[in-house]
Amino acid sequence: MHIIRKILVNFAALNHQTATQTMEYNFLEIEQKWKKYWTDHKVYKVNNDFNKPKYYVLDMFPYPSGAGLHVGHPLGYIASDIFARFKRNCGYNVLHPMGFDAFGLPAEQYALETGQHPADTTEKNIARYKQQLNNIGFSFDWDREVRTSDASYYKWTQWIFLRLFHSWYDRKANKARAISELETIFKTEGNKNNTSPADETLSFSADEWKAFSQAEQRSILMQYRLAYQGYAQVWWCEALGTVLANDEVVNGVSERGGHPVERKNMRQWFLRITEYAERLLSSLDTLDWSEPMKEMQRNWIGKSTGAEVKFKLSDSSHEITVFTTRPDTIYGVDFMVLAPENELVAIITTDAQKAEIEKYISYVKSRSERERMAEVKTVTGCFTGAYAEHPLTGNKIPVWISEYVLAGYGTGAIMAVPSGDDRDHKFAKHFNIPITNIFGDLYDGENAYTDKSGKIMNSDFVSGMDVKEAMNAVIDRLESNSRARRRINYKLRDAGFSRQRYWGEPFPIVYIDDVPYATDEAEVTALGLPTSLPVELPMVKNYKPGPEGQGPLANVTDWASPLPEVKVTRETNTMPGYAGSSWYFLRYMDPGNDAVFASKEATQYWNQVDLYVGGTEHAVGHLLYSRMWTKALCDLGEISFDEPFRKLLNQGMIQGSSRFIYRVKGTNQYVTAAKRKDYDTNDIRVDVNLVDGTELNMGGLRKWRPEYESAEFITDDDGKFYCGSEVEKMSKSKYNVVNPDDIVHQYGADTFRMYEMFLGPIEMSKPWDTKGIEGVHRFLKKMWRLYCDEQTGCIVNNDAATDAELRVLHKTIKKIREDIEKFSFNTCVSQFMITVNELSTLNCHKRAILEPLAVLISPFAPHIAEELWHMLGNEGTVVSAAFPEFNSQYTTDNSKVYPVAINGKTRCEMEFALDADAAFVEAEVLKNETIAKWTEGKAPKKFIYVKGKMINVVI
RNA sequence: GCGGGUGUGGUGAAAUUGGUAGACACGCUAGACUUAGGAUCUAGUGCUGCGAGGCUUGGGGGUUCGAGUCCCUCCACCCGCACCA
Repeated sequence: MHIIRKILVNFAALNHQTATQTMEYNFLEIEQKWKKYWTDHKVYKVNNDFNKPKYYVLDMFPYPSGAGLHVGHPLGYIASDIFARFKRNCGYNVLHPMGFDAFGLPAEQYALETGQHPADTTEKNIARYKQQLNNIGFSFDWDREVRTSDASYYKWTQWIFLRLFHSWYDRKANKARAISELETIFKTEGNKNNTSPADETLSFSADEWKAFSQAEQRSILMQYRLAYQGYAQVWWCEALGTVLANDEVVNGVSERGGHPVERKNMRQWFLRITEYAERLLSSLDTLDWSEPMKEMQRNWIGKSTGAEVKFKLSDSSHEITVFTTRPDTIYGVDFMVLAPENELVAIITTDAQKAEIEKYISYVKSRSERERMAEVKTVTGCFTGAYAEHPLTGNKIPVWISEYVLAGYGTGAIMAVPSGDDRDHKFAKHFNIPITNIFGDLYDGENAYTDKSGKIMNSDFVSGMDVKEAMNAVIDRLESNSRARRRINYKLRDAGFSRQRYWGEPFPIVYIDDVPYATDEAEVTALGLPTSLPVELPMVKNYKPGPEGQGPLANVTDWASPLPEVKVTRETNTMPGYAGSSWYFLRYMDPGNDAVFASKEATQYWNQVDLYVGGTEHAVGHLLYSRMWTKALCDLGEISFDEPFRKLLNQGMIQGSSRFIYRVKGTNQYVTAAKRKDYDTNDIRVDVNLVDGTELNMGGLRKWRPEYESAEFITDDDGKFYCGSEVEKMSKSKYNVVNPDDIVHQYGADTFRMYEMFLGPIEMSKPWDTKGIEGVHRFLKKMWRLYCDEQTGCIVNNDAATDAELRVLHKTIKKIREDIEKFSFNTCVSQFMITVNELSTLNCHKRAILEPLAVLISPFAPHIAEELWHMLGNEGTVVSAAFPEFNSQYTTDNSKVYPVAINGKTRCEMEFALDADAAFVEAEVLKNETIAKWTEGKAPKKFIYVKGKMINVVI
C-alpha cells in the first residue's frame, strides 16, 4: 500500500512539467517559489518603525532536541503565524520572532553518552529546526533570532542575575532597590525597619552593623539579596557521583544504571521570588489570560491567611513555631508533627527514641515530595519522645515527625487537630493517639469534621462561637501573651537557581575565602580578574561531575581556580534552564545591541507581548519566573512595564498515536489485533509511519529492522494485518513521531497548516492522525479551480458580482475576522470550505469576489494565496495587502426561517420577517396545518416568540 | 493527594453563550465520468422503527416553555506538582 503510494507520488513528480502547462495546483513548485521570494526580498524583516502602531506576537521558543520537530510543535506556531499575518494585513508593525532555548540537560546527557560537545550538537539541532520551521512557511524575522547559549545573549542573562544579586526587596516601598541603599540604611539605623525575609529573628543596630567584619556584613546582606545563596535538597546518587534531576530519578532509583539515590543538602543559589508573591498574585487581575491559567498560578502562589503560633517545649528552651489557617481549633490540638528535616528533630529527640527516629529519617530520605504527598493511604511517622506545652491550657502534647509535613512549606511543623483535619485524623487513628472532639455532634468519631460551618465546642472561652469569631478570639488571646500573631503564608517557594551541570550559563561569581562576590565588585577588580561580562563557558572535553557533586566546571582547574595562590575560586554551578527563557522576549526587541540588553527606545516601543502562544505545561514555571524578572527589571528602572505577557493563548498538546503488533511468545510470528486473544503474545511498538490507519505495511516492517526480516504474519480474514493503537506522548522512543517535513512534501505546507488548524480548537489536546488531511487538500484544489482552469489557465473575469456572490463574500469576511480575533481557527477553515463550495455552485470566477478571498486566506495558506494574488496581476506581496473589510449591507438578512416547536419539540419551519410582530406571528403559526395537527384544536397555554431565534407553542 | 482540564455519530468536530444538536470534514455505501484512479462530480449516511413517530451530547437527579450549555451528584480519561524544557 505504502509503496504504491510512493510510486504514485513519484509519478506525479515526474509529471511536474506537464502539470505546469495544464495549470493544476502544483503546490511543491508554488511553495518553493514563494519561499524563495520571501527570503530574497526579506519580506518578513521587521523594523523598529516607531511611527506605526505595533503588535507583538510571541511563540514559546523551542528547546532544539535531537529528535527534531514533530507535528505537535507547529500547532501553536501556525496559530500565532496566522494571527501575526492577520495583524500585519490590518496595518500593524508586527514583531513575530523566533529563537532557541538552547541550554539544557538533554544536550549534556547526549554529550556524556557520545562525547560530542553540546555546542556542536545544539548547533546541528538548531539548523535542522530552522529548516523544518521554514518548510512550513512561517513569517519569522530570522534577523532577530536569539539563542540562549550564545555568549552575546547569556552575557545579558548574567547581567540581569547581577542586578538581582545587587538588589533587595523594600517591603514598605513594595519594590526592589539597590543593595547599596540598604547598606546606607544599616549604617544609620541598623535593620529595625527592615527585617530580613530569610531570618526574622535577625536584629542589629547601626553601631553593631559597623562593628561587623566584612564577611559578617556580606553574610547578612545575603539574607536580603534577590539572588542569594542558601541550602536546598537535591537528588544525590553516590554510585554515579552526581546530582540528578527529578526526571533522572525513576521509581526511586537513577534512570541511568538503576542506582540508589537519596536527598542531600547542598549550597545553592536562589531567586527570592517569594518577595513578589503578593504582586504576582494581585496583578494577575490585569492580565488577559484564561481563568484556569490564572487559577493555576493563584494556587501555586497559594496565599493563605491564618496565624503563626508558638508552642514551648517541655524540658527544653526551644519552641516549635507552626503556621495554621485554623487557629480556632487550638483546643483540639492532640499532637504536633515536625517535618523529618526540621532542625529541631535532632535537638529534641529523647535518647530512647533516637534509634527509631534515625531509622525513619533514612526512610524519608529515599522518598520524593510527590510520593510523600500522594500516598496518604499508608500513614507513617515516628514519636520523638518530646512534649510541647499547649499555649492556652498548658497540657503536654506529644511531638511526632512524619513525611506528610514538608520542610519547605510554612514553618515545617504543624499543630495536629485530628477532629478537624483528615490527615491528622488518619494519623491519630493509626497511632492510637486520643482525639479531642471540639465540634460536638458534628464530629462522628470516624471522619474529621473539616467544614467551616457550625460552632466550636469544648474549647474554653471560644466554645459556642462560630469559626470566624473563634479565630479572632484565639489570635487576640495568644497575641496578648506573645504566643501568636496574624500572618499570611504563601505556598510559593524561592526558586532554586543552581544546577550542578556544564551546559548552562556560568555564574558571574567568584569566591574569595569562600565569600561570594560578583565579578563587577571592587574586591574582584582588585585581584586583577576581568570584571566584564560575559563570563564565558569554557570548552571542555569531559562532562563528568566534579568532586562532591560539584558541576563539571569544577574539573576545569585553571578556570575554576584562576588565582590558586590567594584562594580565589569561581562558582562552578551553572544557571537552570529557565534563566535564559525568563527574559528572551526583551532581547528580540533589539537583538544586536552590545551595550545594553535592549535599548530604552526599543523596549518602550515594543513594550509588552500582545499575544503569547504556548502550552499549559509552562503554567507555573516559566510564566511565573518571567513575570518576576519583568517586575524586578521594572522596579530597577530598566523597563517601564511590569508584566511581560498581556494576552496568553494556550495551545493543546498533540499526542502521538502509537501502533502495536503482537508477537506470539517464543516465535517470530505476529498476530493481527483481532486474533491476538487466541495466542499468548507480547505487545511491541512499531513505527507509526509503517502503518496506514491501523493496517500494517508488512513488507515495510520486514525491512524496518533485521529482527523482522523473516517475520511471519497471522493476518485477519481479509489477508490484512491490523495493529493495535494507543494514545501516548509523541516521542522517538515510542516510534510514534510524525515529521512535518513528510506531510509538507506529500501535501504542501498550506495543506499542513490548514489541517493542523482544522483538527479542532487550538487549546484542545488531541492525538495526531494524518487521516482527514485529504479533505483539506481537496479543498485547496477546489479553491484553485475557482481561479484557474487546468487546461486553459486563469479564468478570472472582471464581471460585476451579483448580490448573492457579494453576500457570500461579505459574510465570509465577517466570520473570518471575528473567528481570528477569537482564535477559533478551526471554524475559519470550515468557513473557507463553505465559501468555496458556495462559489463553486454559483460558478463564480469574478475578480471582485476572488481577489479579496485570496487576501482573506493568506494568513492561513500564504503560498497559494501569494500565487493567486499574482495570477490576478498584482505586484509586490500579499503579505502587505490590506485585509478585506465587510459591508454590513451584505451580511444582514431581513427574514428568518424559524423553527416552530410544540412543547419544545421542533415540528416545522416557518419564515417571518425579522421585524414581524408577535400577534401576527402567533396568528400565522396557529393557522399552519402541521401545527394545527399537533395542537389538535386545543388553545395554546402559552405562546413563546423569541425574535430571531425560535417559536414555541405550549399546550 | 493537591491543582487544572476534557467527555457530543464509526472518526476529528460545530452549535451567535439557554433557543432547529451533529455545520464543515474524514470514513463508509451507491452511482456518473474515465484506458485507469486514492482525480473529479452526484446522492445517501446519529441510533431505532415498515411507518406516523420515538430515542440521542459520560451516568443519575434538578431548574426552565425550552438544557450539550445553568445547578447538584457520581464516573472515566488527560496534563502539571517546584532540578525536563
